[in-house]
Amino acid sequence: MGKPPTTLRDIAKALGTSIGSVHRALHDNPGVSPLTKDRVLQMARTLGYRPNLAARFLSSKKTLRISVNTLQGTTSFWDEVRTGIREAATSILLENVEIEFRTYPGLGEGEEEAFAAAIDDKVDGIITFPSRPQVLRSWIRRASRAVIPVVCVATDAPHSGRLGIVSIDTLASGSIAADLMGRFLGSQQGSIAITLFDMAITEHAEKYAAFENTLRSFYPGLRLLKPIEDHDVETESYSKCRKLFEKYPDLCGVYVTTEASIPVINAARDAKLLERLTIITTDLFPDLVPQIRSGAVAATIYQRPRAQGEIAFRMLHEFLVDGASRSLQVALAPHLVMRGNLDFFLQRQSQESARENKDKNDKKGQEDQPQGASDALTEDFA
Amino acid sequence: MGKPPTTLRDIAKALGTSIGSVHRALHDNPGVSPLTKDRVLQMARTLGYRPNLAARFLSSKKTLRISVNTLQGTTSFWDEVRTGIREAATSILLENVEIEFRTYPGLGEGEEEAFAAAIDDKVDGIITFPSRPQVLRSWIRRASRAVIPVVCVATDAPHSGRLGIVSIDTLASGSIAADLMGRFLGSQQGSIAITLFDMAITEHAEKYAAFENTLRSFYPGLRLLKPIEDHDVETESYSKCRKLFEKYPDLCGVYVTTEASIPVINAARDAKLLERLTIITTDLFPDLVPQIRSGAVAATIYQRPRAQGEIAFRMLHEFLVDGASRSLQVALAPHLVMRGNLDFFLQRQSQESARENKDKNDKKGQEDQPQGASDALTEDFA
DNA sequence: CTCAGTTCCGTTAACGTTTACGGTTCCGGC
DNA sequence: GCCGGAACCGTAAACGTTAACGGAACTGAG
Repeated sequence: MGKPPTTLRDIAKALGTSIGSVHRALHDNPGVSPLTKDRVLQMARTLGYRPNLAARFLSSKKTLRISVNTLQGTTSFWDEVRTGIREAATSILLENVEIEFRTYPGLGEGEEEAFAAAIDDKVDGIITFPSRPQVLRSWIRRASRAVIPVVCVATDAPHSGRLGIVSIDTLASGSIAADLMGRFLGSQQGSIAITLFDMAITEHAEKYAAFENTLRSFYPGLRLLKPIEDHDVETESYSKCRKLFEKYPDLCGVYVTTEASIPVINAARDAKLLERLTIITTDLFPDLVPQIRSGAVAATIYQRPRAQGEIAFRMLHEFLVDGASRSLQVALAPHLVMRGNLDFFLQRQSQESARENKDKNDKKGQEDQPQGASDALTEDFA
Repeated sequence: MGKPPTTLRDIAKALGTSIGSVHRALHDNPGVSPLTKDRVLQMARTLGYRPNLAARFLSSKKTLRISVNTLQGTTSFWDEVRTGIREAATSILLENVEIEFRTYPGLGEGEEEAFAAAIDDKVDGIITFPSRPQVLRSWIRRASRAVIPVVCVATDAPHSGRLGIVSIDTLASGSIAADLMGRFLGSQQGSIAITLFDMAITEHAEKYAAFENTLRSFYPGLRLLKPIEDHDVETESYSKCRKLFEKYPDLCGVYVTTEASIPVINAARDAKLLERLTIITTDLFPDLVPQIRSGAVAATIYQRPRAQGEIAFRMLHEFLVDGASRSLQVALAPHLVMRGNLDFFLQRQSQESARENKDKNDKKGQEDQPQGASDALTEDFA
């Protein structure tokens, strides 16, 4: 139990060498012979040396700089991600982290430039949303070569050498959507449509597969149509939906896996189908709220942007500080939002932004002593 | 931006006094005159002093001891809570925390003794599940008087002076259950039953209210019956259900808010009602799995025990270290588990326990250097 | 006045790591 | 033999806080 932890000095004493050499050996700094380096490494292992982070932080004054490359807030999704990151950063005990936000205007626009800027700036780590994974791949490789770990949020960049990835579990999302769809439709039979950004994105293909699989296993009366790819273009989404609605009169449900749910709803309304369709969407943003409240959208699958941001930050930070993270692939369970619990999520968001503002106005004068209770209410932390 | 933070020495110099006095003043230790104490406090505020935690941890070698008082694992719920706490504790950078688990065998059995033991042992903080809130209230008060902060998990102990509470949001749980029930039943009309532990428990009363409210607002064709109180006694649950089933032949749905879902299912099966009933349960444990897979249970509301543990720990730790937590009431959004995404949750749990075992077997010999990638897969962190 | 006791305050040694600086020693080249 | 440089190594000063010690100033009792 309460053994005093071994220190550099312990290793040095055990080896009859000096604390400086031990330090150099452990960090493979130059100026230490291969022999003593081996002996130090060996001894460190047998003594079970673990560096004292407090001492390390105290001594070395350098602060970690991490770059957060994300899309500008088309919806609130990326704002929430950034908030999560900020939150996680301030809740770190030893605040030696500095976050630089680099946002780019559109899918694929300015993404590479932001990444290049981060590398040039020699940040210690990068959190990024690879809107075009195949394009970003070589950039991530480049970062790896510069020993800059990269964590992807929301979308993976496979085979890029990225350190880690945090996203919503696609299997869980697609499956629960299918299961809900089937249950909602009861004994109804007919076709189901699904819209997604592009089958080339791993996450979307997986969601489609999971949806298809669950639907087929449990609800054989429902027939899944070929996916509609909207490429995040509203007009494309709208017109493709209109065409689809005409072509399949037995359509009874739509699952929108992207944020482009509004054009789908509009198309359904214009085709006078809104009543007959069971619509399940993705994410939660202001325009969607009335649609959920009115029942036009039966349920939406919330991708927990804030939690994604928090966890991405923790993952990166843990790696930078400890040298290793415990989990480098995090797949979050999505939340389900319906009329009934909609208020819970809205309240959470508004409350969050309220606290943000309060923080900004605070004169950041802080006292050392306990300050009694704070007045926080409810919060969905993660 | 990059102003060097103010230190004790800065305050001392600015005041022409010594670092020792400043320290005493800030911690209202004896041995400092009221005058200088005021001046120090004033100056600390104007200079925006924030203590350097790294230096603090390095200097004072004392480790925080926190007691975790929970129910023995009747189901896996409390095991998961404890796992969450352990996880959060080890992911803290400066590992100066020592956790003492005190488990008691049953609801109300040994609960007070465990609490008393924790206080006698002079722990620095307590995380507890108040199975009998009204009984524990005075104990929590006593802890407060001994300046031991207490965080409640899963169930609140109102008006007890506890530091904080983390639980599942009852409104979100009850509402989503009602909303699902309504959607699942489609155009069906009939009565809905709800079982709970005891209306005297705040959380359960709230869940009931939320369920009732959502059902009434959106699904007026469904009639909610008076709640069945099972007091966590299986036979009580079973017999009450059987009686209920006979009395209300138009029953079409049951919402089980407690873990005692198996007797309800058995009662339904024995009454030959299983096919006709839409059952929504709470939590996820081995016995429930086949029921979900077979479709007997339409959905279950997962209360995220691991996340509750993690957050409770973070809350307490932040308070002990910082003197204040940012949020003292955390209400988590529940997860929804159905046939489709069941595997996701099962996989998560098994994986978790696999890692636990691996950790135990590790010879905790650790290296300072980065160690490349770990092989973690998916994880629902929180 | 002296002495003990108090109250306040300054000084200083830790804590474990990083980093810079000064010593060795050893080598090849003049 | 001396010098320059390299390669290795020890020492010591930071980093900001805590905690213990000792001294000064002041009290009141003898």
